[in-house]
Amino acid sequence: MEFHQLRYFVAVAESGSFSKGAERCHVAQPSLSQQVKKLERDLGQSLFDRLSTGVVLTEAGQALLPRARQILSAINETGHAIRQDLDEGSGPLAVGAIPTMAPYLLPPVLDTFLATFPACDLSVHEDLTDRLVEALVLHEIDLAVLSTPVDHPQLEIEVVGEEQLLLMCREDSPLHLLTRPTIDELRDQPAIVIHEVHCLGQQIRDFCTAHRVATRVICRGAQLSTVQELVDLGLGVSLVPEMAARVDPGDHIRYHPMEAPAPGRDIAVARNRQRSRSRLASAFVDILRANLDRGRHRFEG
Amino acid sequence: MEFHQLRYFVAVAESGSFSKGAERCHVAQPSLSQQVKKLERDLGQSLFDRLSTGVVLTEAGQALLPRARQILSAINETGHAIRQDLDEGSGPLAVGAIPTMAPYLLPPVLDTFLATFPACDLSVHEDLTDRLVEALVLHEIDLAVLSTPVDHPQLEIEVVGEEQLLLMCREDSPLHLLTRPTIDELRDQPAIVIHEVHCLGQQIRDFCTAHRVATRVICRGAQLSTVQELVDLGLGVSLVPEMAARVDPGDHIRYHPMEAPAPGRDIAVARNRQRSRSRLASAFVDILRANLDRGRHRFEG
DNA sequence: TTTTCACCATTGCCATTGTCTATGCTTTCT
DNA sequence: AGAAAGCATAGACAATGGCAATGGTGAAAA
Repeated sequence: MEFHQLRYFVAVAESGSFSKGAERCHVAQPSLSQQVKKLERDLGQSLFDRLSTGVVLTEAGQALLPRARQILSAINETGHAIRQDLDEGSGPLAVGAIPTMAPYLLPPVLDTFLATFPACDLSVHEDLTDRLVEALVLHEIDLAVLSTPVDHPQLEIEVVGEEQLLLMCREDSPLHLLTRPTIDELRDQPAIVIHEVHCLGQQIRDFCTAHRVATRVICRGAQLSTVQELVDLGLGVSLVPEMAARVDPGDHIRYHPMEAPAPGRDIAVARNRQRSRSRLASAFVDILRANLDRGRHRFEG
Repeated sequence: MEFHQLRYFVAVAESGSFSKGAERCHVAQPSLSQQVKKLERDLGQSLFDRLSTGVVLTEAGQALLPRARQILSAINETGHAIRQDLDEGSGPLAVGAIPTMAPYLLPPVLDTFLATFPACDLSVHEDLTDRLVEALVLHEIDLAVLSTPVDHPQLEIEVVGEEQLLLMCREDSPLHLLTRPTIDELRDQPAIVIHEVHCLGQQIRDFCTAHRVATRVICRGAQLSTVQELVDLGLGVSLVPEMAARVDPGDHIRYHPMEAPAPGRDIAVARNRQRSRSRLASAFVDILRANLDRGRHRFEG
């Protein structure tokens, strides 16, 4: 069964004649005779009674007519429908994010995004950098929000923002009066750091190594909220990203920006270099960047 | 957009590769490359991102995929759907009948028919013979229930039964004691006859003419029920078809079969000779004939 | 009745198009 | 670096849809 056969069939049925149907289809009459005959052979059913005055649908023809119309209109609508789907952003979008960013960065972004693209089938995948990279390579996710460095030949990394790491300490810590502490002043402080499976943990370690600061790690947290709770309890001090700094941490907790050379991290988006730019993914990144530019993640100490 | 292009597109999308899709479609890989490319040009949208490891749907491809699947399944189902429609007798059937038969003959037939083919879109057209003939020629109705003679080159007449015309009179008529009156005894009786626009009126007139009986027509009714009401009121006697004889006419009314040569009429079905036998129409005629054979229209005086 | 007309089917030819094999290019894996 | 896998391209060929011409068959017109 072919599309033009259905077209011809409908034209003949609606005009009641092969000749008039041919005229409507802008082809010669024998074409319709041949194609309708093929269709009839294909279906094993006669579709028209050929009379000398014209043609009349058989029962099988009457059964086919509405279905043929439906198929043809579905085909004719397809182009528009696809464009409309693209315009209204329906379709799936899978976003990845690392655990030390997801809970702080994503909520306002997702909010705006879903308000803009209510038809989008959005999914969020929170995972460690390595897993996100793998998922990007396997096309399981469309983009990932993470930090540098990420090095994979298939991936394209775009740094969309940056932030400092803040010294977090209690008021009873000897550091709490230093409004801009230096890295050297952290030496030998009881440190609470996030586990190095997180890139943030690696970044902190590397920063300390680079500045020859041996930290006295007394606790390792698997997630930032735990780290902050431990600082809160007075077990030690920590370096936490601006975006994670609590707006209302209570009276006895302080977040201090550090004196240069200050630790920090990039906020980046990773995409598979080989895949074409999806409108949804681009819009997501735009919203993310707008949020960052507006400083929504900044700590206002 | 062509049918096989959609097939190829779906095959590639589902197998994630042009090569595997070609295998599934039992064609060589370049065919899919070309046809998918045509489809992309036709839609003005790229459908796949070609990677070295395989292909991934673009947003447009993701939008097209479900629609393509739907169209393909609609096409694949079409053959079965038509056969099923034919089997369950869905579809339209337009039946015509003359006014002197319709109200007496059709009710039980329609009852059985609709019970057998609940999906059928049945319509009934009650009209005079001439109009029914015209409607058959114009394919406005599929069959007509009427009486002979009908002579039209395009029509095929099938006599499916016959019936007598009964003498209907009151007990105070001089005829009421004759259990089998002869035609001669009707001479000069005050006669109530149905109008000759009805074939029944013509048949009665012709019968009387053939037997040289001059009737004294005192009333002409436009429909049988009126004729019977007038007889009921004692204005005269009449000849009415068996099927119209009332089962419970009241104490003072009698229906008498007549002595040979007795008047009668055929019960016939007319169809357009050129149209193929529709299953529904044939079933309708079968049910009609079964009802007649069972004598449902007979007068049990 | 005969003629003419309208309509659909058939035939043979042509242009288009879908498919194939062979090949090239790129990326990935060994 | 070489092999392998995957898609694109090119050229040849075959299948197919379309067309013009023609034939056959009823129906309207002369």
